[in-house]
Amino acid sequence: MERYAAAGNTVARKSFLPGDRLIRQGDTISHVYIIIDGITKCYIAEDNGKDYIFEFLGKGEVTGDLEAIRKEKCLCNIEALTPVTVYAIPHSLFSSLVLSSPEFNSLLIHELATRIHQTCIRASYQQLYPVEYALLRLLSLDADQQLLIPKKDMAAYLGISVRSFNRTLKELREKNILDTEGLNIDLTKKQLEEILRRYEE
Amino acid sequence: MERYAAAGNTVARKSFLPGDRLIRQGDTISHVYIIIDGITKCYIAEDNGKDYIFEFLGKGEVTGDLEAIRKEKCLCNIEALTPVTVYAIPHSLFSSLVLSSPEFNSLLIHELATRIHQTCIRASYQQLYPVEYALLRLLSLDADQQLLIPKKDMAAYLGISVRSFNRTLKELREKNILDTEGLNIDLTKKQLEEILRRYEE
DNA sequence: AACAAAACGGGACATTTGTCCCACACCCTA
DNA sequence: TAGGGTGTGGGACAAATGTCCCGTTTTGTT
Repeated sequence: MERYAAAGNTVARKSFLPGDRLIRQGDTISHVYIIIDGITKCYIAEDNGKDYIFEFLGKGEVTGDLEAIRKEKCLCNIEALTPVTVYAIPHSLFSSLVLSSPEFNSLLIHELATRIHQTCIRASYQQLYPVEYALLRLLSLDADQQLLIPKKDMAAYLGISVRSFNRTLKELREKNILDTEGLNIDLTKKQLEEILRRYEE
Repeated sequence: MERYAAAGNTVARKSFLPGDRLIRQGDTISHVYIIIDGITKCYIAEDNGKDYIFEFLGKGEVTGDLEAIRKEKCLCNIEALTPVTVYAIPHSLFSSLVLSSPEFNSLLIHELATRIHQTCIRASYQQLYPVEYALLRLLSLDADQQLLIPKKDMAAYLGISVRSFNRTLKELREKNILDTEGLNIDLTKKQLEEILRRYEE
């Protein structure tokens, strides 16, 4: 990517500490970010004081692209949960890549389509299945990251209160689905699939 | 668009009656649709028998594009609520337009970005505000279309049962926010905004 | 080590939402 | 005109979730 630097559009590397915000909801930004390392949470803060977390972004994932495309204020906050390093790509460079590079263009379109796909699937099952189901799906995603994500954030991801989150954990432990301590699923993959299937009545 | 027909990729016009499905979840399709007229509902049917409606698509809106991009099975069902006519664009034509026409390419990217934006905003407020709030936002969207959308579909859009939907309507009527008969909001725009603001405490 | 701040866990109660059920109105079609 | 299907409206109760609150544990800082 260095060759683009000659145009005056340099790709910078930036670092953030846990709690820092890469992007603030409502701000106008001038860069698209690609995460080199670390975990961030992407969330909307509603006026009633509650947060809704869309996704946890990690290595290789992109953010700020919607704003570059729509030239609007930031839709959501991006906050570092762990130390994070990113590439910061100026909008001007991003735009010229979209126009001049068919590969980049195609990558972008696929990335957007995939995000719609995933957002739709999640919105659907979070509305139509009990919390327990959504929680199990979250916990089965990535055991490593869970240690790094505070419970209040997991609850915000599920759209529920921390109290409900704890309550559900307790119930799952009583059913011997979860580890007594920690958040590990105490089942094989097949057993888990069987349990998830059961919610379909 | 006629000039593209010469390539053997013809844009056909199709019609559907209420209840017909333009697209079936899980099917493999070969066309992208643009709605010329009519109203459709776009929904996922979960294995537990419940439906989640993402959006009601009307005149000028596009569907089937995700599947054309991702080359996967259909994410959701598209069903006609009123008589519907569409243009059916073969995937081959769609792809070549994306590659060869910068205008078309840009339109597509913006359309995808806007859909993500809207999906995120809706998922957030549906999770974080009471049903009453989401219901008011739905009703304030388009008074004309509401007459054509059955209540079970409005409930599915809000992710709640018909019982809850009716209950909430009743409460809004008792608060003199809704029309005694029908689903009309009995307020000026400013009054409505004031009411919505109140949910922010 | 000492303290403050934040995260965690859960009891008690209120509120919201779903489920089950029945009744009525409307629209078809035989 | 009778009967079935579907949409509508709501009562009664059960289940899920939120709010408020308090005590404990962990973490980070001086």
